[in-house]
Amino acid sequence: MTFQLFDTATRQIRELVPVHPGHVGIYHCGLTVQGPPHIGHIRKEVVFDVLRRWLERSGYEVTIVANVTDIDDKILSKADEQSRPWFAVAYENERALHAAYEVLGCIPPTYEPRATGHVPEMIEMMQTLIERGHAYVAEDGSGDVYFDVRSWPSYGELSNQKIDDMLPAEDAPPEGKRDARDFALWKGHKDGEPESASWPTPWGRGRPGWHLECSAMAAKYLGDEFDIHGGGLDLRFPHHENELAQSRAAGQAFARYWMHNAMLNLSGSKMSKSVGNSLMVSEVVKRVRPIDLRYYLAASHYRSIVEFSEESLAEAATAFARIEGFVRRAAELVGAGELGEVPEAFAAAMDDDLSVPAALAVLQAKVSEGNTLLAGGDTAVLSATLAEVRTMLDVLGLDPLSPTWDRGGDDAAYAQVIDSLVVGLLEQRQEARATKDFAAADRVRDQLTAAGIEIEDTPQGARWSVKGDT
RNA sequence: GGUGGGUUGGCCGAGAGGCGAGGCAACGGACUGCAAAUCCGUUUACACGGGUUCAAAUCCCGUACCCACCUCCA
Repeated sequence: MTFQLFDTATRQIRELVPVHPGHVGIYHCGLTVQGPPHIGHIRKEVVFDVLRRWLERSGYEVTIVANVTDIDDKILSKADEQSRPWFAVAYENERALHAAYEVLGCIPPTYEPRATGHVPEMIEMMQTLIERGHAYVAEDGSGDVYFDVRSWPSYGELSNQKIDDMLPAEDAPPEGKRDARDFALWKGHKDGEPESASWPTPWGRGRPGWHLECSAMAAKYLGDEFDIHGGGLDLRFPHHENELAQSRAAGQAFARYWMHNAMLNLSGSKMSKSVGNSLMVSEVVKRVRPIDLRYYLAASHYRSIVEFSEESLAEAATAFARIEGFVRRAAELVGAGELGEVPEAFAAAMDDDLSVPAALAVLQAKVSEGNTLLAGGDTAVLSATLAEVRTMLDVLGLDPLSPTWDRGGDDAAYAQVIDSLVVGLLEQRQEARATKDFAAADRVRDQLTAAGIEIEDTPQGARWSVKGDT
């Protein structure tokens, strides 16, 4: 079984043939840390986290690089508004990003390089591009360095566009550009910008352009040729097109496959800070369990637009509750056990361009089987079923028994206290039921229900859980 | 103007020429003291108009609407 993925560059499903057998190198564009991450940003993290987990389970060693763009126009203007250093804004939001990874159970990237830490690599790359005649220093004395798109015949190959069909950028005056579509590799220092936001180059002080940093860092950590370059679909053009042009023009083979996740929409348009329809991860996890949010984000195919709604999020939580309910009940009965193998149909679905919806159908069917076994089947078979279900969930980063989801601290302590109280009440209820005093039994149940506790009668006796928390 | 993608049952969401994906909700049944949970069953959908084919949700042509990108964006 080999992994197939949809390659945006060729617009077809292709078998993954890594540069180095047994190893997969992935670069995906992280965040420009001008604000905390919203759930659209984290959708991308979940998508690549699932990719990573699946490739690792398939036996590959995976190196993941996700950059942090810690300098750009918006970071500078936000810092200016708040009268803080630009790096204070950048670090604060980088920490918010890490908190979001953690709360949603995303394994951190192998390397997470910051743009400002790779200026020498960028200068070297610009020198190469200038020598080869693909880049030039602006003639207006601004200190900008531009890529010459007319010098690179295949420019537009990734987004399937012809240079002459593109609308030239309207926002900025042509300044020192030879062609309006030329893009900045490096931005010369401007009056009014803090001195700390500029670095010396042979062409004067300035700061990194967005596109160049990714090319430089991908090559540094993954080599001149690597396997998968990913990111949100909105980055295909211009960002990824430009990266591709630069790196190839500098003589590198660059990425073999391009993988783009679709956007998460809210009220019909892409969730983004500029539209003002962002739901921050930190806010959403206050009212939704993180594992439910992850299920919601992971359950759709990564190339499908997700139209966010509270209703579908709630529905996802209900669907996941059935899965989680099985795992917990089974684990109470036969023990958590070890992870094992994944059913073949599940593997086939995942190998088919990460078809999570089809994989989930396999998982749901296993849960049904498991629930039937729970009602009085062979415990050895039940253990095996539980192992399969948990292994599938682990691939999706959704194993409820994983320590990832332990909230620890006070919660754990309170849980013990509550457990002893509830168990005491359940014993009273059981005594009442034994003497057929159902009115008394129901009073206990109503009391617990009113307190937000759900009771489930199983062949092994009553078990309880906090409502909405399984 | 250019480049991609989409429109599937009450809802969410897969599929990409012939077998009713799956989930949620609803209803019926089993189980239960009654419930809940669970299991079983029921509900035949593919924007519209043409065409190709023995056979179309799936391929082709046209129409409408939606999204993304061409400007900072995951």
